[in-house]
Amino acid sequence: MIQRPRGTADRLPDVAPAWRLVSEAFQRQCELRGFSPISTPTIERTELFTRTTGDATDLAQKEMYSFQDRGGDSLTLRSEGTAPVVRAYVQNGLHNLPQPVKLYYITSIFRYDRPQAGRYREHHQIGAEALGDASPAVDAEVIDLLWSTYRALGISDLRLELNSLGDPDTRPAYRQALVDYFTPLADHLDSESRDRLTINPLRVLDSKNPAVADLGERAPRSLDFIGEPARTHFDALQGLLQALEIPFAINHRLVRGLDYYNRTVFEFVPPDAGSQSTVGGGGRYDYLAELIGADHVPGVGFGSGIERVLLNMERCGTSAVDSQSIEVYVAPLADGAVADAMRLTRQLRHTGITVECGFRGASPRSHLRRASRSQARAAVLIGAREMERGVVSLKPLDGAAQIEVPRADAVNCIQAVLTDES
RNA sequence: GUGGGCGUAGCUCAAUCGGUUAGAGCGUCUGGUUGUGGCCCAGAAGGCUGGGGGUUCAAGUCCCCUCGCUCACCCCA
Repeated sequence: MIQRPRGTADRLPDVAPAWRLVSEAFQRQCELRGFSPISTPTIERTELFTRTTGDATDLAQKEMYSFQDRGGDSLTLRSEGTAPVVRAYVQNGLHNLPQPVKLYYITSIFRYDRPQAGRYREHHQIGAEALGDASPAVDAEVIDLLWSTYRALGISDLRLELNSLGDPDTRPAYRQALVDYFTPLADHLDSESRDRLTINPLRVLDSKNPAVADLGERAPRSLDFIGEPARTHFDALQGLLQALEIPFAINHRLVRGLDYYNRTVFEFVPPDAGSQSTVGGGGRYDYLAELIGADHVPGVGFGSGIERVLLNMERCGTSAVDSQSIEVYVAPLADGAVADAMRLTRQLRHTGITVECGFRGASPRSHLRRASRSQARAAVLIGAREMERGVVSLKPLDGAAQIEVPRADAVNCIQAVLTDES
């Protein structure tokens, strides 16, 4: 049998309430802050991702779903949320709107990787980007948005980790300092880290190999190399987070996996930090627009994996209830009654009642069993006896007595029964 | 890309040392009542034992390959 592609998931109805809870909570927090929804294509030109995330990143090197279309263009399934939004901002001239332009999205992300707990080839992210304003207050608002969303979902124990990578003019010096520090220690590094040392030295810092991580702790710190403007920015951000009473911790080893970040980077991680534990993260990317050939546009944003948010909700005991349920079940007792059953069903739905209609003439027993299982509060029976006399039988399913009502008054009577009970 | 564990009904699981027609619970459908639900009882449907090859008189069981799931590494959300 043809099965779903590896690392993808069918989302069945039983998980819909939890997903709805997440998306509605996030949308609510976005709207409270004046963020507007945006959606971009599932496919983008491959260069959009390679030029922004960085050639040396794992994402660009081995995780992209890329293909050639029939015209010969190389396209890639969205592997990351930020670059497409920046592209859309520039391409659609959103710099003509009052700045910053604040946008959010709920979308799927594709990365070719071995699936495991909390990691998929297609996963979903809630994300937000604020473009066109370099102020640290925007960083704070974006972090506040994500933090508030987690809180609204009952997740209150995530640790916010923070760091600053400075600006491009100070990056080479820091990079060189790391090379100078790690090179004599190369014997103590794993082969992966040795490779990174030449390609992308910053990445050595966030190795999870305990021995390497230990060396990383004593490595030169980004904050000692950043310039005065970045320092001022970072100090201001910390002050704002304190004013907003959002607890955070500085992590000198936090560098993030994508190359386009500058100044602020942050991650939310659970207290029992496993290996792929990051629930959400982001940062500032003031030079991303230039990487795709546009004018300078400062920006800051984040992405957070919905599947991981759900894992953390479960861990914190947040549960979602299914709000929609059938109120009335209409049961045709003979095939000749199906047409009128469907007509009554539509009349009821027209008044806003949630109705399920049995599709075949069958025994009352069979229909009522279905009605019970559907959680309906009342059943309406239409059989030969009812049709002869122009009535329907109305049976509350809580044990109250069954009554016959004129077909013409059926809708009103059913409404009355539903309101009496509630 | 690397390593471990696991694949039997829709779901959770049995099946002795390799030995008859692969079973049970839950779920589904039907009946127990010629027109009355939940509980109870009965019956039915539902399996290429993931797929292919091999060993054997005989394979769900042993061997090889393959696919899938899963956990971890790597990395990310």
